[in-house]
Amino acid sequence: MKSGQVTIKDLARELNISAATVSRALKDHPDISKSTKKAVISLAEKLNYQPNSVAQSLRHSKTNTIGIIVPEIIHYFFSSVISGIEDVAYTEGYNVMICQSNEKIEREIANTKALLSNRVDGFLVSISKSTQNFDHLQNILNRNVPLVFFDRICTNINTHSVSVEDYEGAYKATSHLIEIGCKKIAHLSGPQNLLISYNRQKGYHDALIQNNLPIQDDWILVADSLEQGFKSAKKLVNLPKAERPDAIFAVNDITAVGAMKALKECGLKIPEDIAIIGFSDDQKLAPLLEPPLSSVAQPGFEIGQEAIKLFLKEISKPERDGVFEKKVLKTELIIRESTRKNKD
Amino acid sequence: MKSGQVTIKDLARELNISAATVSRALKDHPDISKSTKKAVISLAEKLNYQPNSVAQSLRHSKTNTIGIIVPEIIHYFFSSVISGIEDVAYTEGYNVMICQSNEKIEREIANTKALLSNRVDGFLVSISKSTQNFDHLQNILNRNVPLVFFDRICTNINTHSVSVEDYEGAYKATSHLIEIGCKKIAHLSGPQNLLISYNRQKGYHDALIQNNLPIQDDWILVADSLEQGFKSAKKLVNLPKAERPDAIFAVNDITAVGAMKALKECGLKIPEDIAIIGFSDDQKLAPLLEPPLSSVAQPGFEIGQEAIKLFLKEISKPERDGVFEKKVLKTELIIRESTRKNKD
DNA sequence: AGAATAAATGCAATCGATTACGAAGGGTTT
DNA sequence: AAACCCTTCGTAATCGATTGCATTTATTCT
Repeated sequence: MKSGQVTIKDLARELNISAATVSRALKDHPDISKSTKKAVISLAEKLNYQPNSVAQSLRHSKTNTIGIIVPEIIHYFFSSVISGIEDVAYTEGYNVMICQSNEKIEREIANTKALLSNRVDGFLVSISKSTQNFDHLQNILNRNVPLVFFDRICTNINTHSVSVEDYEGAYKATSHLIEIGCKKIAHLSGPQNLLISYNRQKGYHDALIQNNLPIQDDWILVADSLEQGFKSAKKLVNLPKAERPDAIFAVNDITAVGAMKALKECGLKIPEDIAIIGFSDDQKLAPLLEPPLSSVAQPGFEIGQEAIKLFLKEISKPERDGVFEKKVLKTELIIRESTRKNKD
Repeated sequence: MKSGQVTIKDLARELNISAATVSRALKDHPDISKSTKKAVISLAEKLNYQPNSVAQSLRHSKTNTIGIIVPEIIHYFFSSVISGIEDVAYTEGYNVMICQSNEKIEREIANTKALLSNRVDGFLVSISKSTQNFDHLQNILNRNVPLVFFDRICTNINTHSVSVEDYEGAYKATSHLIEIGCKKIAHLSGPQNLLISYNRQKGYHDALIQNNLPIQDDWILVADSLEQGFKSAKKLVNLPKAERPDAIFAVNDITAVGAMKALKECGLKIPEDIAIIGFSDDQKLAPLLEPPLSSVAQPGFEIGQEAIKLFLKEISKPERDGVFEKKVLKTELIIRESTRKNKD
């Protein structure tokens, strides 16, 4: 009691029985008599006894804690995923330790080390933009700790993953732009080392090819922030009239917002002059813009749920068998005013 | 090594020395010879030894983990706060366990229990809307565990807190509306049991009184979501012409957005017909709206930093002395188009 | 009654790291 | 040579909970 927290020993001393008996009484072990159980339980309640999870974790080599590493919580998408994870974790009796890499690999490495040290039972990770070396992640698996990637998965490492149909989503978005009559479609692409960027760009690319539309290198710009979206859109607008795109497919919503801002500033009308579509469908943003932004919805909450479910399934196996599941969730094209031309 | 994790015993066995010596060698204890230290450290590096924090926590009765309870991570404000906490936690060698109450007291109680069981070194809490009983929070203090409230603080419990000048912020916002010529100012208020709602409403109230403007009961509606903001604004618009407000001060940005949506739908111009201002200044929202929304900025990141700093200061005390600090941070009036009338 | 069985509880080791205390070995002092 | 010291390391207890095994006591059987 000195530290303010009641222990099993305190209960034992008070009742003049051994700690072992208290432990067994608390978990309703059949060896213990009813009267003893009653006494123990009532004293435990009286003193508001809370078992020390740290000791239990040590004893069982199981912490009931999951480590999460995300680039930044602040993004709607990642906090949705975290909510999804927490939702399942809560009902399954798990706690979560959340770390942010802030898009820096050094921080990601430090986070990995800290979580390993804390003996989390598993990792749910979305890698940072700057993660090009994967030793720290491989290290997790080498220690026999389950690892599930979500969204920004890492193909160099063979493990579970949950992602969305980035290629198909991008293909749908681009096709949609084509259907509403756009012929000169630009793409604001994400960090080139991320698979999601690659896939989205490929979906865009293939949709154009399939529709016999031109691929033009200066219509493909790397931009994945509001500021970069703004700058890139300015560049696009300043192209010679004939080369100016009539639509933009942005790798995510915030980049689309930056582009929209630039377009408006240039006096261009959305979608009449230039249509625009994003990716992710940030619920707290896309529908509230002027005009409301079309986007490809990613089920963030569900991604989180699936990720932790894969983890739970993995630890329920008698041993690591090296069989990994790669879940790919569907995206949904959300059409709003930013791609709704009058003629439709 | 069976579990995949190297322990101090593994190192000891390999080097034919005792675990105690390994432990001391790793922490550069003066009793250990240079040669032994070298051998231990090199083997530790070779086997990629990571100390088991669980064991260390048990030994030292200190987990180096902080428990955070927030209503919902998904809100920009709370994720900012969490980022601020994490920022300091990271440099100070702390990990964070984040729990969401989802605005439900039952969940908040369960979170408290789980974090106590995990023996977190301290709590940083922002209470839920439905928290009217505070036993679970008092219980934290009874166990001698430091507790810091932030934003949604709880006056029934005497402990550290970090909040912002809600009253002053609301007063400034309302005064600003008056300055731009509004005379019939409505208020969309938050949950009545939260202090922040009360203070914001009081700031609004006092600003009106001070300027000899009428307080009208049907101009004060409880609403703190997009949907409720929408509905409430509709009600305001449908008031008899003479009673229709010419400005709205909303308890937060998302409510303001709902109201804006309603106003636009009714064909009213912002700010010409009705000016509107929010609270919090959600960076990912307010500046991107049409028109950009004026708001009272709350420094979320800084709130987080201050909260954890109060915790760190508390645990650096030789013992709990019952002296508590109540930090109140400044807000800043951010004026954008939604309250910028032409005549100005 | 003596033996066998069942019921209830305690002992001691364990998880991994730490640390007070003690001990061995080499060297120095008087 | 006896007494002492310093360096270096090991022993054992500890943190709190758990659990295989042993022990005690009560009960039943033959």
